[in-house]
Amino acid sequence: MSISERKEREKSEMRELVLQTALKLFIDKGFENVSIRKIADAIDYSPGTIYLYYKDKDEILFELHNRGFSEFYKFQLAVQNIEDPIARLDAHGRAYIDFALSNPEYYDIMFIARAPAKKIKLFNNWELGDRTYSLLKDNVKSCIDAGYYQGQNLEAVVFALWAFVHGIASLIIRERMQLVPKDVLQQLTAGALQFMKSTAK
Amino acid sequence: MSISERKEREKSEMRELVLQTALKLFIDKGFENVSIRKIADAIDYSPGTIYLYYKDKDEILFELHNRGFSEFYKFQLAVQNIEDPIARLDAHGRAYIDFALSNPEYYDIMFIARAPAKKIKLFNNWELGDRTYSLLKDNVKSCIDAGYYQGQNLEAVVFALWAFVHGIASLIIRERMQLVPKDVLQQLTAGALQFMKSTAK
Amino acid sequence: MSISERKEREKSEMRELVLQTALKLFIDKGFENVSIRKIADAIDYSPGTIYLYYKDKDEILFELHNRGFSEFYKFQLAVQNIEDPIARLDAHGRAYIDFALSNPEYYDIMFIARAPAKKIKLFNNWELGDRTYSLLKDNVKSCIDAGYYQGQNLEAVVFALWAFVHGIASLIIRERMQLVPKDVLQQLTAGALQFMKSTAK
Amino acid sequence: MSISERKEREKSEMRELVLQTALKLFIDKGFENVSIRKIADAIDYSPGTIYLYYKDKDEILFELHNRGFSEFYKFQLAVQNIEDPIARLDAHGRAYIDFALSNPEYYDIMFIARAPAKKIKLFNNWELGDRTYSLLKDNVKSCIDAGYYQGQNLEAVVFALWAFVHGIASLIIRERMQLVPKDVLQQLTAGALQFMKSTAK
DNA sequence: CATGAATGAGAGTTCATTCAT
DNA sequence: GATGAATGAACTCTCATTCAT
Repeated sequence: MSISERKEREKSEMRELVLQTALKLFIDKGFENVSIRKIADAIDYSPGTIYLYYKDKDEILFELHNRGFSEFYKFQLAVQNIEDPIARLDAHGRAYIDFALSNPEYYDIMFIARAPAKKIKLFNNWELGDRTYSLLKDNVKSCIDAGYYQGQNLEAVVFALWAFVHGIASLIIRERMQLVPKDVLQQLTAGALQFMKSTAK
Repeated sequence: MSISERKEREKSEMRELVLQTALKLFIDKGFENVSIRKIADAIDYSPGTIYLYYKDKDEILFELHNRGFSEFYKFQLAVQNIEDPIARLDAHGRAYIDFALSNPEYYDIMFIARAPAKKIKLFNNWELGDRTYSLLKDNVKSCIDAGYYQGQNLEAVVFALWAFVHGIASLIIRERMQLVPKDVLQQLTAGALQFMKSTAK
Repeated sequence: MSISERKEREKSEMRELVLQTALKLFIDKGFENVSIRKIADAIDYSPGTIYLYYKDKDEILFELHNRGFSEFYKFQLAVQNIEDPIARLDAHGRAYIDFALSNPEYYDIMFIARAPAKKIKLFNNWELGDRTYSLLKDNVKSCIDAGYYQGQNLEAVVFALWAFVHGIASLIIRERMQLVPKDVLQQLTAGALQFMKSTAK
Repeated sequence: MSISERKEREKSEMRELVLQTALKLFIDKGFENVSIRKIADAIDYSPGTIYLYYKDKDEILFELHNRGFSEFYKFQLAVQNIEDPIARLDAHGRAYIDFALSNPEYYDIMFIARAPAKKIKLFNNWELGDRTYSLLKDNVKSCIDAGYYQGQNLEAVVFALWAFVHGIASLIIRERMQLVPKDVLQQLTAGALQFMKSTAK
């Protein structure tokens, strides 16, 4: 028993290693930089070995994608225990950007990179994205129930807020704010979030 | 003189031809579909010829990027003659998204794709982006001067609004709204823009 | 004794299992589809295990080849009890084609595929083929003894008849009669056999 | 003009070189031995270069296949001027086997190897095979018209004769007559042909 | 000015086989 | 006896780029 358990563990450790290596390559030079060969090289294995752990490249990308959503969800949950709806929604937005900027490679795969895996897979598992979307919707709803966002359409507000945080995250990750010094950028982001918060009422 | 002028013109016509062809390939099947060979094939020239007009692939991408900004700027100017600052700002936002969705390949290169050209070039020419940014800033400033966005920081609002429209555009272009039917998506976008407009005061 | 006997039996059962699995893969998707890995997968063993029972891939192919001849021989024997030599020879020909078309994978390995195993083995075991050849020769001889094929050389007739049925079988198996509808092909084959029978005298 | 002509010639010479090299590899170790890499290696070019002359591997195989039929047809025509129908048919059979044995690689691709190119192509061009088939049919018909093969069905005889010569050719090419000394084999073949000729009446 | 032949590197993937455990 | 991890070589094919002509 213990032997097979160890094997299992080793197997999943290897999968993890492949995954993390792919992620690292991704960070360095983006999507196109991730190749089976490079992953193999980076961990000193032969290309064929990768295929013992993943069916094909898509599967790696897809797992990365799922992993990202999973991490992301946990990250967002951490904020849900705040009582005041506005404070919670505000914290949610900050957490969103926080996650995106501390895990740019995940965020990129999840929300920016061109659909990596075959469509079918994407469709089947977009529920992962939905779960996240629902969280945001619930938070906005709580605000509306508490009297904020009066006269606004729920779906429209949710989409607007998502677009807003995604816009910030993706502009930064894809380096369109390069020329703005880091600290200024932080202030700018904080200011924008602050502004957004103020629009609740 | 006249001869060298003609030469110049021919040269720039050829550059243009290459550019438009690249764009067409881009639109048809996405970024990865653009290869020197395919461009050459499409215009019945040999691959080598491309290099007489462009130093390398990056340069083509970079010029496409500039061209995009140029078109974009013109597009945005069309809206600047609206008198009422709020109406103007609103129209500006709509125009932004309108441009992005009708020229997704330009928008992608400009604001989403990983920096195509070497950093140096980017630095030199990011003024193109600045010009656009200034336009938005002016419009927001007009609104503030007219008594809207009271108590808000100019830069923060500008960044927020930009992030907002960019968020919408990039979520759609990179197909993260795939599962939402087209007409519903249009309503959603309109609703979000409407909401954003309402936050001006 | 009994223990080693059991071991023997188990060993030969496993060899059998591997063989049948190879055959199945063969039938399903043709020659190129047979790989050690796929055989192993299909019977839930690891690739390494196969090598405990067969030295290499060639050996599997070679045994398949032998097995084919063995089956083939039995098949042909079934016809030998027909009294009339011409009727027997005719039935022999039909049986030949019948076997080939109902066991195309065997037939292919036996008579069409490029020598699978090292030549040495082939030499040693071509007696299997000889046994089959003798059967045919005996039948033709009986016909000659009975007054048919007058003035013909025995060996020449035997070779001609073999070539004839092999020609039919291999044209069909290797899909050179693809464009002929199945039922037409059957009539054609029957007609050709009929013609061949008529040449006995 | 002369320049472009020379280029043309060089291009077609290179195509020819690739083709002949493929053919050579084919002879040595059969179908599976033909790879783009090996062709390239053999003529001291890089693999990519092959693709300047042929779209893909299928195209090479397909051209080989066509070339074979073309040569084959010419070969068979050489025999058509014989007046006497029986003599002509007999010569036809000899020519068939002669071609097969002097061009085993062509014959293999044409009539033995598993369909190399995509089915569609095969279908479109099987007319090449038909042309050959018609030739044989005409010859048999002439014999029948001259009073031979009385009471026989034309199609059946044609198929039988084709199967017969193909059987001889393919047994030899795929080395099922290995153990028979060359000269004995030649006598055997001659004998079989002689027998076949004698069956015309 | 333009060609087009050629390359070398790299992509994803599959395979027969080995070997320490 | 069996495993399964790993390899190295092979596969087809595409690409940006160079350079003699």
